[in-house]
Formats: sequence, C-alpha cells, structure tokens
Amino acid sequence: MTTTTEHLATTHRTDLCGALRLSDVGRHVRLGGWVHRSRDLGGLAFVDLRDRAGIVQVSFDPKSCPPDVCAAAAAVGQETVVLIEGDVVARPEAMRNSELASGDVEVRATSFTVVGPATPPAIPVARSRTENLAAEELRLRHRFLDLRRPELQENIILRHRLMQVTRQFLSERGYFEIETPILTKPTPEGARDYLVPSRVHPGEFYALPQSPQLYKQLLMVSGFDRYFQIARCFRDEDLRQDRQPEFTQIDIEASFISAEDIMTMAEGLISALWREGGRDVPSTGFPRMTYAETMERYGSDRPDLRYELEIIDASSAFRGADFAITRSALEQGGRVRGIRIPGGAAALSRKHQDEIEADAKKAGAMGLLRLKYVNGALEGPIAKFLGEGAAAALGLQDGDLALFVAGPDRISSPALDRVRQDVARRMNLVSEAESRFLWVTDFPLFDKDPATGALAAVHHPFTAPMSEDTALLDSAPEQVRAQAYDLTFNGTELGGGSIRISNPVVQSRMFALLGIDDATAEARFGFLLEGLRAGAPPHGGIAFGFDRIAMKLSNAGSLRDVIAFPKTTAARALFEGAPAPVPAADLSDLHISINGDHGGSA
RNA sequence: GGGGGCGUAGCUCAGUUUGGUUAGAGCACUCGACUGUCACUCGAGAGGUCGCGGGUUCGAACCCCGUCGCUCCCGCCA
Repeated sequence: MTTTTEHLATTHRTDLCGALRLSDVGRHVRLGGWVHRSRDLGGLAFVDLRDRAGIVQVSFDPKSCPPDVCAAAAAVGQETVVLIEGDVVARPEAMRNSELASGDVEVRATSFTVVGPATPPAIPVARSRTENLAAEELRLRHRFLDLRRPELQENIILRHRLMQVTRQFLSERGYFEIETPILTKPTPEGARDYLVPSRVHPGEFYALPQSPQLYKQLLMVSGFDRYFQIARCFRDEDLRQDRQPEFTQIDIEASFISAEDIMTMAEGLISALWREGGRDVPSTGFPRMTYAETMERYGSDRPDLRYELEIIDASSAFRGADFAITRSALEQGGRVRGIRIPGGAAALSRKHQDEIEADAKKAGAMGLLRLKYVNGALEGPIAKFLGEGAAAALGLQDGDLALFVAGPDRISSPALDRVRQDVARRMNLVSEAESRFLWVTDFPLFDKDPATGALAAVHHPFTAPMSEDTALLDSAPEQVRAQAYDLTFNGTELGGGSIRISNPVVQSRMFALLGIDDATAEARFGFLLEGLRAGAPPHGGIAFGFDRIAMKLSNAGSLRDVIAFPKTTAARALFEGAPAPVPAADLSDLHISINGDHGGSA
C-alpha cells in the first residue's frame, strides 16, 4: 500500500519536508513543520525542518534571504512550528547527507514565519546518538512529544497501513465490517471485566467487552455470513510488556466454513500483513502440527521453530536403571524426557546449567538430570546408573550435554519448554532474521483440573468438538479434541480461533460438562442459546492480536511503542491522568459509594 | 497478591561499594563569537526539596525503616 503526498498540499504548504528529492530541484515550495535542530554559523544558518514524512535541511543564506529572515531563523528554538518558503536546490556532492532521505537536496529559504512558538521540550525529540531514551514515565507523561520522534511516527504509520491492508483484504473477500457494542453484559468467566455503572438502573453494571465473541456468533445467526472488526477489547488483569488493559484485535467470523477455510483465509491475511511490513513469507503455506505433537516435541503449544533442541523420550534408556528418581517416575506412569544439546558440554558451564535448572524448577520440575558425553564416556551424577549402550540409545554425540526431567508429562513439558528456550538464548541459537510460522491444531476441548477433576474449556465454551470425538464427550471428555487452531510466529501466539458450536443441544451439553447448570447458562448466555435455537449456520472464526502483530512488524520492544496513548503497567494513563476520582455528586447519581479510605472527590 | 531493577539539574548519566569542604559531566536553555553546517564549533552563564517521609550519626545523595512512581518477571490473562 503506497501513500502519495500530492493530496497533502494545502493553502499553507505545497510539499512535505521529508518527501523532497532531486526530482524537485528548481521548484519553489512552501513547507510547514517542526524545528528539529538548527545550526547558526554566524551569517549563515541551517534549520532541519521535520514533518510526518521526515526531515529536510533549510538553509538561510544572506545572499538570497533578507537579513531579518536570517536572524529569525538563527534564533528559532527547537520544536517551534514554522512556515517557510524557498527554492529546492541540489546540494553539491560534498555537502550531501546520506543519513537523510532528502539529503541530496536542501531548501534555500526566502521567508520564515513562526506559527507555533514552543517552549523547550520537556523530553528531547532530537536526540544525540549516544543519549538514551527518556525514562518511560516521562515519555508517557509527555506523550505528544514522544510521538514526534521519527521512530514512533514510523510505528504508528505502519500500524495504520496494517489496518488498511486488513480492511482491504477482508472487504475484498466479502467480509462486512460491523461494529459491536462497547457497553456489554458482564461475564463471570475468564478475565476480570472493566465495569461501567448504570445510572438509570441502580446497582446494575455494563462490562466493557473482553472480545466480541458472542456478538459475532449472533451476526452469523442473523445471516451476515462473513464479519470482521478491528475491535477494541478490555481486560482488567495485571499488565506485561506485551499486554495492555485495552487492546485491539482483528476479529473475524464466517458461516458455512470449515477450519480449513478459516486457516487458508488467515494465511492470506497474515501474509499480506507481513508483506506490508516488508517481511518475507513462506511461499509454500504455513506448516501445521497437532497440539499433541507440539507438546511431545517441544513441551509447548507455541514452540519457537527457529531452533531445534527437540525433546526426546529417554524412558527406555532409564528403564532398568537403579536410580530412585527415574525409577519412581517410571513406576508411577511418568516418563524421562530430555533435550540433547549438541556441543552443550563445553558451551554451557556448570554455573549456566545451575541457572537453567533453577528456571526449570520455577516451571515446576523437581530438578534437572544432567548427562555429558565427552571423549567417548558418559559423565555426570546419573552416568553410573546407565548401561553400556546408553549414549548410542540416546543419540549422544561427543561433546553433547543432555538435560532430563523425570515425571508426568504435565510437569516435564513446561519445564523442558523453559529449558529449551533458556539453552537457545544462552547458546545464541535464535536467529532474529528468521520467520517461522506454525499452525497448532487439534487442541483438547477441555482442561481437567488434576486436583478436583473439574473440566474447564481450553479455548472457550463455544468451541465445537471434533465430530469423530463426540462419542467421548461423556465417557472420556478430557480426550475430546476441539476444532480449534492457533497461529504462532517465532514462539509467540498471533491469534487463534475455532469452529463454534452451532447446535443448541450440543451447546447446552457443553455447559453441563463445564458444570454450568441450565438456569445459570440461561442467565449468562441465554441470548446466545436463543440465537442458536433460531437456526444457526455452521460457523467459526479467528482473532488476531493486532497490537502484537504491529509490534512484531515494527521491531518495537514494547506494545507501548505501537499504541498512540498506552497505559502504564499500573493501568494508568499518565498523559491525561486516568483513572481519576470523580465528584461525590457524580457517584451519587450512579448509586455508588466508595469503601474505606479510597474515597474523596476530584 | 509476590519478587527483582530503577528514581541525583528540563533530558541522559557519574557520584552510593568505604557517610566528611561548595553534589559533577554531556545535551537542552540564556548571552557572546563564527558564511557550508548537518550531534556545527568556540567562550561565558544560569539551572539541584539527590522521588517522598521518618530514623541512625557530630555529619546522610550514600546506612536503616517505611512509602510513592516507573519498569521487568511470577501469579493472573476462559
């Protein structure tokens, strides 16, 4: 998607600063912008003028410019908004600036007008090469200044382009963009809701949507057939680097489709977005793997495929070993699984291994069993328990290190996932330039609480089971697979979706399995059930985390760098000062009183 | 809810380990000089509740306790 600048000419300006090139030489132009920097050489002065297109150098030469104009330009302060008029000239070879896109030309000014006087900026917009960014707190407090930085401008502009590509791609394929409510019904499940008190209904509340899930299903029931929305979603949970309380997702739903249809469409959309971001995409389609296989090979449902380090099952090698830890794990039906690290014996010091083990313990493992294969011999505390052929059976090469976890898979998988990521990072096996997509399919429908045996929906309670597994719903629900799919990229989840339950009888049964009785189901999700009973087409969809995609494609280090006005990790908006206390009278109108010492009014 | 890091001039940082005269540097700012710079250069100047509160001490930016803010992580995020 290209943007031309010809439509940006106005009564005040003819061109954008950063867009001027050699082809403009000889033209008389009017520009408006912010003073990025200025250099007064005494008599001769330069101003670097900045707008959304970039920076151009404007020169003020007494030979071609009235003295009062030169003097005004020489005295101008940073970030002042000025209008200038002048001629585009080619710079002599020796005076070109290759660091500037407009560096082959400059504008020789004939007039200079301050239209937006500026106090010195509280945080720098033009930064010296060695100076760090201002503290995050200050960047958020003075957001309008931070957003002037070319890096953030690029991010926000890329975000816009990604949004337009999304709209165009989906609209061309028959998807209607339909808005769903921001004031919705509170949902007791899942993340905490942001609640909005109702003035006209004392004691009742709206909730801001965590996702438009139920609305988009009802749109399918209504026959719109294909829907999308670039939807704002809200979750009142603690924040992370890649998590904001309000975030944007590309929300998609379609009727009379299969999981296959959705995945094909989604690959096209993601490919279009990646190309817009200037990235390569695989020409052969995105690889797929079942959930069971990703857990077996990587211990995670969003494995980073940029490096190997696959998990191996070492149970048979340990089967006869007279070693209490592995023997009891095997006797209790667990396994010994591990990761073979080529060259790890030398590359990972004892200290590194200790740190990796500490992380594995944080992930739930009791410990790591270490085995080295050096100069044709096994080394390490467990070597003596293993038989002659163990190295060969485990596939160990000279110089390898292997790290094992003994126990049930639900312990070893997350621990080895952590070990895998740790080792890859420490041994520099992660190539930042590489792009590895992966569809993960065949998720289990339910997650069974090992303590209580209670079932919880892995995805959400509207996800359809695989038709061939429906017979297991009553006998062995934890074995039922869902018609659900996630798309991962380099170890992070970009989005996920499912085919939904379109049969009201199946939906009711699903609620029952989740321990939601009929009365509760009707109270919470009655409007969905009624809709399904009114005749629902088979339907399904997917949702992508739009901010996260923008973050990946702009190489931003934080979600905050691709959102114009983000919140802090305490969910505050430092610029405008939200949230804020409100006058007691407003609370009274809303039938609300504040407990304890949190009271007070604005 | 828990743990780690950070908080010194408008901004970026040094100084805190081992308490000791008037808390320094670069950028920005003000004044002056300079006609091809592009992080212009040079000279001069102004600018500080050392996040806040309390304690220890003859003496605290520095040690102790508490607290606030930002940030990263765990929990949480169907």
